[in-house]
Amino acid sequence: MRPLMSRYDPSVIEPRWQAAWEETGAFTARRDPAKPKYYVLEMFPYPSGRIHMGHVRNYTMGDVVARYKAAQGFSVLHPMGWDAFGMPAENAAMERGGHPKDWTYGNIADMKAQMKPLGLSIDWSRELATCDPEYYGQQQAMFIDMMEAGLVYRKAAVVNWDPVDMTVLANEQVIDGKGWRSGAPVERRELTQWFFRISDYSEELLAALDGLTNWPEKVRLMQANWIGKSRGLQFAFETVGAPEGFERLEVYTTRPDTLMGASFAAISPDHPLAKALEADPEVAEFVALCRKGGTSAEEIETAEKIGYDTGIRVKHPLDPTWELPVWIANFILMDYGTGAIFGCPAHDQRDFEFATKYRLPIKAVFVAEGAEDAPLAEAFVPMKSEKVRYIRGFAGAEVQTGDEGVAAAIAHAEARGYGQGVTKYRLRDWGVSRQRYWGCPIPVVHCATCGVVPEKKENLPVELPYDVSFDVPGNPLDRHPTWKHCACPNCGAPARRETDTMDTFVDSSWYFARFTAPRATTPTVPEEAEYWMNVDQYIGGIEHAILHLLYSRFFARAMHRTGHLPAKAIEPFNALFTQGMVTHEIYMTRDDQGRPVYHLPEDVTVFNVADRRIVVRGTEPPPIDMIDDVDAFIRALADEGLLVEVIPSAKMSKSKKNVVDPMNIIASFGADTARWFVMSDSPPERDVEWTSAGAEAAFKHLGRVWALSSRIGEMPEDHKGEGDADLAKATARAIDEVTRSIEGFAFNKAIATLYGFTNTIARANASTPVMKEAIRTLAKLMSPMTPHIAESIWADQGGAGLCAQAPWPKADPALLVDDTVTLPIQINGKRRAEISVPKDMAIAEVEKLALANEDVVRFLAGQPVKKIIVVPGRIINVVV
RNA sequence: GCCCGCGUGGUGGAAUGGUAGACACCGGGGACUUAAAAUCCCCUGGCUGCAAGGCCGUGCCGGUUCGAGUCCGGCCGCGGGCACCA
Repeated sequence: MRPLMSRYDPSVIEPRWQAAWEETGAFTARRDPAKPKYYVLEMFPYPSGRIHMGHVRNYTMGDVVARYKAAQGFSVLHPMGWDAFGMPAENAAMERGGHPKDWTYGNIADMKAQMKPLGLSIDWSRELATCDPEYYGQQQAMFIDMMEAGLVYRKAAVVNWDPVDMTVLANEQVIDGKGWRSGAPVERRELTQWFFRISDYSEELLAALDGLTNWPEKVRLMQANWIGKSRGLQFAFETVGAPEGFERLEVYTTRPDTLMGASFAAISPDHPLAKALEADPEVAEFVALCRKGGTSAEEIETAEKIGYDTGIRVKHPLDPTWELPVWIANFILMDYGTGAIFGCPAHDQRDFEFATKYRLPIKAVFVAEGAEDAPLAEAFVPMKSEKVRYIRGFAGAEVQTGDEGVAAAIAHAEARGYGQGVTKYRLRDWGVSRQRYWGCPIPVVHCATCGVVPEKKENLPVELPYDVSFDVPGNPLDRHPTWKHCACPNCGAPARRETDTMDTFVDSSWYFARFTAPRATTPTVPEEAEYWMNVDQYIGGIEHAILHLLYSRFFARAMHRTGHLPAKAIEPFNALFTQGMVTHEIYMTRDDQGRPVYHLPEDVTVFNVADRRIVVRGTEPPPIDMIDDVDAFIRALADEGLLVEVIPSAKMSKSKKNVVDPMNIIASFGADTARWFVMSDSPPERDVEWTSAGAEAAFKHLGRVWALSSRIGEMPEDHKGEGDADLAKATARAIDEVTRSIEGFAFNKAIATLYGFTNTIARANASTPVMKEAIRTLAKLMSPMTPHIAESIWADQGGAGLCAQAPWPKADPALLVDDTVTLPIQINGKRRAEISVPKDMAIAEVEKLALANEDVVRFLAGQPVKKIIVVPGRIINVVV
């Protein structure tokens, strides 16, 4: 018996099909030697407790790929886990009490419960959380292996120090140079910290970017710039009047060709020479001033440029009688180059501003070709590939490019022996120490006799103690009464455990490898890693373009070196896709002190009056009849404090309250609607703006598909129509276009095609079997995006087995070719007419037809044709 | 400040250097209905014209090209990252 026509009710069908998939174990990943494997991974979430639309979009994209690849016959691995260590858990403990562990595992349970109804094809048996001792114990084992491989060391590095709370702050916790809780001005302070030697791999990480052809070009560019390879000159100034031991001052410059424009030398406030001079209270005061504020590059580089003339002078290497003053300047970074520079104000904007402020000379070294030496209003910084005329050059031709000038200057320095060409990288070693509780403990022990000793592997994991408190600032591990006291793994004497934990980027730098053997008692298992690695498709936010991805690339190399990954996995992500964000406009009012107050979308009402879009607080619009003066009406709303300011769309964030809860959408419309909407409209790499109208439209469309399927289900078996050939052709074309769109990550185009195909079926007059074939094909093509409704239609229309396990349809190539094409005819580049011609008509024939076209004749009005361009199958352009 | 993107109708967007605006949302008109909702059909970049049509139009200015949303240079605006947010 045929099912009666029923309403589309996702709340009935979605749980039913989810249960069916679970019963058959449809998504459990299995090593199957008979099939090619495909590993698709979305960046795992931080367990905040609530999923948001960005998650829905991210996981739906991965799910579309996973379901599509499974249908193409691949053995698919599609796992999910939790990036579960990090500050928010400690912040929650401080603000609301409770324990980070309980908070985190509670959030994981909540979030998993919210993800399940999305119907994702995830192998949940491989679930892991980075805060599981099972996970971080293996991370500690690798840390020890990396220590033994010489990839780990300790050195002093600066941190944000809150002098009131006596604690280290994250950059995020420094607001306008002040601690977020204490409000005290933050200082930069040095601390001994643990580092990974990522800079040993600078050249390799840079060179290997070329091989990542399935990564977005912009990500590779950002990483290349981050690694920052530069060729320059390193040389030493001879100093005059410097303290003992500072007879020479090493500087590094990428523009040695501008040496004759030098007007000062400058050193970082953290330079050893600056430290040596700190005995002078004036210098100490200046350096202390420089250390105010946080450690972030943004803060340092946007700070006002200040300098202090030390009175020390250096001799110019090309003219020993020429002396330059040595300044301490806050914009010189100790981490880059030698922490000392020479300033050439004419050709560097920062130096220019500095020289202007402190009245230092500004002398041009080169001018634009054809220009004369003249006072500068700003630094002249042409591209190095551009030719310029050197007026104070000392090496190479008078007219040459900047690149040539630099090379000539290096050659000059090397020939005369005053300096040498060196290659430097901007990439710094990776500081992994965090003075916090909720992270992976660094598995080392400090012993009075043996020094710093790794913990024995059989003592791993070094587990976090549960009995900690967050009522005072600082590291709870450090003030725990017993935890840090232990025996030295080497000599057995009483010793002290390291209380620093690891940066959470370490956790996320190898989880993709752990998914291949998530329960193993070693970090990885060779056969599993060999079969499943690499990740074939990695999907995540562009915000991770640099750090997470670069650290993961380094870690994969380190894991290979320590025997935890095969050589083929040193670039762990074969293809990367960076999805855009889900955005929403922001609704804001201000409190009596003028501070912004944000409102959730569900707490405001949007309406239109006389083409003006107005947003007010509350769930009801105010009475709007009889409004003569819209401006007066808006003023009145503002006076009552009802008017809400609309700030343009931005990434959904809790602090701005511009968030839409996916659970509300699923409750109202079902998961398929949410999935369909986030995949439609916007290209996946771009931001998508969430609108309630868009979600309703998606729901309506699924309802139409449902109704269409019901109608076809009721057609008599022997119904004959005239449109069989047309519908078969449309079906083939839909298969072809959807397949190519999914392969190219153009999900929005796949969906546009499916809209069109649905309309075509609805209007078709074809025989019953052809209609059924079309609607079954529609279901299968929709199934990666909307798997539940697809299963229902598949079952109703006689599809075999589960739609989720059915093979992807193939288009009959014969049905994809058209015999005739329509060619637009342009005259001087403007479209004026069109003709329809057989597909393979000879160009000469096409030209003849085009020139004979009556519209063309009319437009030409007898003018002679200079040229005619025929792009076969594309366009005709007549030039007069 | 530095690095990287993006900018197309009222809105989201489509367009291997080759017919700008596919597909959708909103809006308008109509059908059905006692009525409304739902559903279905049609129209919908701007200006102009009775119409056929014409002119303009992809943030702004300039360039390359038979032809530019697309390539190049300069600007403006918005967003991401900047090493302890994840």
